[in-house]
This record gives sequence, structure tokens and C-alpha cells, in this order.
Amino acid sequence: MSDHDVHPLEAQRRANREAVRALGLSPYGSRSDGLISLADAKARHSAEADEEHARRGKEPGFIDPRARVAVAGRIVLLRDTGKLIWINLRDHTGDMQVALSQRDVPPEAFQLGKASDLGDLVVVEGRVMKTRTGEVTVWGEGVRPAGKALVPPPAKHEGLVDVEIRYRQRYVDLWANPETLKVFESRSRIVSHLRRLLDARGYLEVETPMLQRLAGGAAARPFRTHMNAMDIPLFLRIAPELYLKRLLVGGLPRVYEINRNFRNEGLDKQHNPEFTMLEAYHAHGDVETVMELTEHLVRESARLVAGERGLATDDAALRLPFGEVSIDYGSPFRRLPYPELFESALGFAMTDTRRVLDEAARRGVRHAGVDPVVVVNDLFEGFAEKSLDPSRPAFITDYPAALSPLTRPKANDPRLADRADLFIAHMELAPHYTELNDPDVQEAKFREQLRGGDADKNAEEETFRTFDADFIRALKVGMPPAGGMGLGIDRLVMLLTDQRTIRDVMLFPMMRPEGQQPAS
RNA sequence: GAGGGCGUAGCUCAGUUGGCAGAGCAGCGGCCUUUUAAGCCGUAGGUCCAGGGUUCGAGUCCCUGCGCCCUCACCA
Repeated sequence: MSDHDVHPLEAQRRANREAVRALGLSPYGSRSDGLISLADAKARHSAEADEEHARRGKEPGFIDPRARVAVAGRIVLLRDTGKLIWINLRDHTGDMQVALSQRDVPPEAFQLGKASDLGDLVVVEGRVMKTRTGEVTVWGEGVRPAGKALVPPPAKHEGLVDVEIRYRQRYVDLWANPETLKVFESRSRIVSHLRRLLDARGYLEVETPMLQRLAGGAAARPFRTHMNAMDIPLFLRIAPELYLKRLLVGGLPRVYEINRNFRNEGLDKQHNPEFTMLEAYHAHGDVETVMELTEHLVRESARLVAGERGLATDDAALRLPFGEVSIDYGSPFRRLPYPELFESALGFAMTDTRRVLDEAARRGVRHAGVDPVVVVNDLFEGFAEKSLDPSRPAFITDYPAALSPLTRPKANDPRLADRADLFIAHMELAPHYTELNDPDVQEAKFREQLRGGDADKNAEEETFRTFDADFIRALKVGMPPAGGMGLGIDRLVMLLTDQRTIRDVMLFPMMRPEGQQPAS
């Protein structure tokens, strides 16, 4: 890169990098063994050792009793008082001050301090001590470069505020805003914990195809791609469901998959085109079996997060904040039958078609020429779901069968479906089903779906109304009765970490391309 | 998809009725060995998102486009 198109601030940093090289040091560093975290270094401080050093430090032959540490971090603050340089380093455990005194470090190390910029990475060796003002500090005995920041960092006080840059340049957000790193550390531990909980209950984690010939298992527009070797079109999966059920056919008793799904649809605070879903299937179970599983998983994840934050973890007081709401994860999740919730929220029975239509008209809900069951559901989603207490996780049970065409009807009342949806803080978190295992019924449902394609839907939308003949063949081999559920991991992490948008719990959320894209 | 808001120095932000483009921090030069967003003196830094228009004159008003955010709609 020639000088004329380099920003002056970058040019200055390049000059500072040359100054480091002139000292005989490599600005980009090399392997360092024996490094400890800044939090661990702070914990090594000993008041007794400080005191002894202060008392006998000038005696000949005195051996410094203070802990000697080697730490690495990014320079977030730099105060050069002439012959003494104060540096605040940051790593994943927090910030810690180090001091470089001209008297106590080699000349080239001191010059490195002078030539360092905010954002540079360094390794510092020294003794853990406490300053006059009481701050635990590494009193440097040596320092060496570990990486150069040619780009100026965000404002040292405000951090990185611009949400667009936070998402596009997450590598800056993660170090400049420590809260961001905490969210993603929590996410990672939540997912690990979910795996442990499922493993402990005998669920086997499996991986099924993401590239699928038919994108089934849900109703959503898929992404298309193409495989060169076989010269065939492929879809990115919208759900793993049909493959996980094939595994039940194969005799696996309990399976789960935590992985990405892709849906070629809109983006908003709760939707990203790729998102992470846990799907779990329990042979010889039913909707109740997996509801109990989900409640266990959500409650224990909440307990994990509460513990990390030093909050109460016993059921009686297990609560986590989400915005203005304090969500109760310790009490048994509520179970609200759809018809009852409808009636208590709207004031009349969903079977009272005349009042349903009147009320839809009064509340401005579309109803003309629409199937009454659709109007019922619009009223339900618009008013009954919103009437739920956001602080109490709730399963909505007993969905009308007419609204759940792919779900098995309840044995004791075929007008209702064996389906339950978990809602927390008005977010739809997880559907649960008693799965279909009769191949003839499944085949009929597939055909019904194919016929259901509205005339005005375009050809692309038709492609996801698939008939999966191999899946029918699998069911003909014989699948045990089963309960299945799908838990949106991103939404769960949003709830547990108190983040209002899905983008704040995804490291690299989908963004529109910026600027001129290079031709590719 | 509709409506609204925002886009100014590396970062965080001001910019009045249309009248010379601003501050803090960061940067650069100087001083300073216990600082805490260090301090003091000095100094440099702009495609006001892009393009067009109105006007003697546009960061400011109008139009178009781009990006981000919010609300609504769509979404098993």
C-alpha cells in the first residue's frame, strides 16, 4: 500500500511500528508460555509480600517475595508521565494496570512503552504489587510486543456505541465492550449445559444433513444452492425434523441435534436467516414427555446463568431480568389450553363463530372471506397471546386441530391437536408435538399440503411444499410413537442474557453488504 | 412491504432562523517517576453518507439512492 492512500492516523501507527522494529523487536510477537489471565494475576497479590518488600527492599541480597507473573493483553489506556508509564491492559477476564518504570525495565522495553499505541497487544512480565492509591498493578520488569493495532480504537470512555459497527466489526466490539464478550461467554456455557443435560437423560447427539434434496420439516422458504459434482440443485435445510425421525425408525431411542437452520425470510428482532435450533425426539414418549424435558432444560439453563451472576438459584427465588420484566423460572411453567385462554382474553368462546366474526370486525382483524378458524387464530395471536403474563413461562396446549394440519390429533378429542407451544415474555420459544408415525396419515398430510398451495403463490414458494417419499418409506418400516420438540437457542439466550434483539446474541448477524463489493 | 428516525473529524457527539465546520477524547511536538478517562503548554485533522435540485449562499430546505435503527405488516 502506498503512503498517499493511508489515513494519517494509520500512517502514524505504521511509523510507531517501525520504531518498534528499530529497537530490534518484532511488533507482532511470538509464542509466550506461562501466561496467566489478568484476573489470576490480580489474585496473586499479597499484602504481606508488599509489606516485606517495602520494609526490606533495599537490603543487599534481598529476594523479592512478590508474585512474578507474565500477562498478555490489549492496551486500553496509556498514561505516560515521562519516566514512568502506566498502561491499562485488557483481556477476557477484565482490566489490570501495569507500570513501566525507566529504572526497572530494560531500555528497549521502556522505549517500546513509548512507541506503543492504544489497541496494541503486549506481553508484560513483572511483580504483582499495590500502588499508593491501592490499585493492584503489575510492576513491569519486562515488556514485549504481541501485536500491532494499525486501526485506532473506539473512544476509550464511551467504548464502541455505533450498533452497525458493533455487528459488522464484532472483533472490535468484543474487546472494546466487555459486556458483549460476557453475553457470548454465557451463550457458550448455556449451549454446553444443554448438551450435558440432554446427555444425562440418555439423548444421543447426532448431526443430520444441512444440504438437502428436499427442504422439509417446516413451512418456510429455503435457500437454494447447487452441487457441482452431481450437478443437482440442493437446499439448505429449514429443519432437521424428518432426518431425526428417520433415526427413531432406525432404533435410536432418544436423539437431539443442536445446529443451524436456514430460512429465506424476513429479518427482525427475533429472526435471522440462519439460527440455531435444538430439536429433540423421545421414542415412546408424547407431547407431555418433551414438555417436561423443555421445562427442565430452560429452568436448569436459567439456574446456570443465575449462578454465574451471583443471583439466587433455588426454585423459590429463581428469577432473571428481561427488560422491565423479572421472569420466574423456578415455579412450574403454566399450562394454558388454547380454547380457555381464548375465552378468558376475548370474553367469548372460540366456537361462537358469529361473535368471532363480529369481534374481528370490531378490532380491525381481517375476516372477510377467510376461514373462521384463521380468524380465530388471528384474534388469538393478536389478543390472547399478548394477554399472557410475561413473567411466567407458559405452555399453550390444546391447539385446534384445524390450525395444526401436520400434527397428530388428541386421542380423546380429535378436534384438538397434540401440540403445545412454550411462550416466555411473549416470545414463542418452542413447539412440542406428539409425532405422527402412521405412514398413510403422513402421506395424506403431505398431499394435503401440496394441494394447499394457493393459486397466487409463486413457483418458488411451491418448492417448499415437498413430498418426501423416502420419509414415507421410512415410516413404513415402522416408527415408534414419539414426542418431539424444537427449542430456539437464540431466543433462549436472549431471554437468559437480557438481550432485546437476536443480533445481540449472534456473533456475526446477517448484514446488508457495505460499500462497493469486489467483483467475484 | 409501509411509515418514522438517524448518517458531521479515528471515536463519542454539538451545530440556533439557510450565512467562515465545532467540542471532548484519540493523534502529533514539548514537560512530567505512583497515575486512574492522569495533568499542563502548543499543534494538526473534514467527500458534513452519495448524487441531483432550490438559493447570492446548503451540514441545515426539496428530490432520488445507499446503510443502520424503531414501529407495523409478513413469517409453523
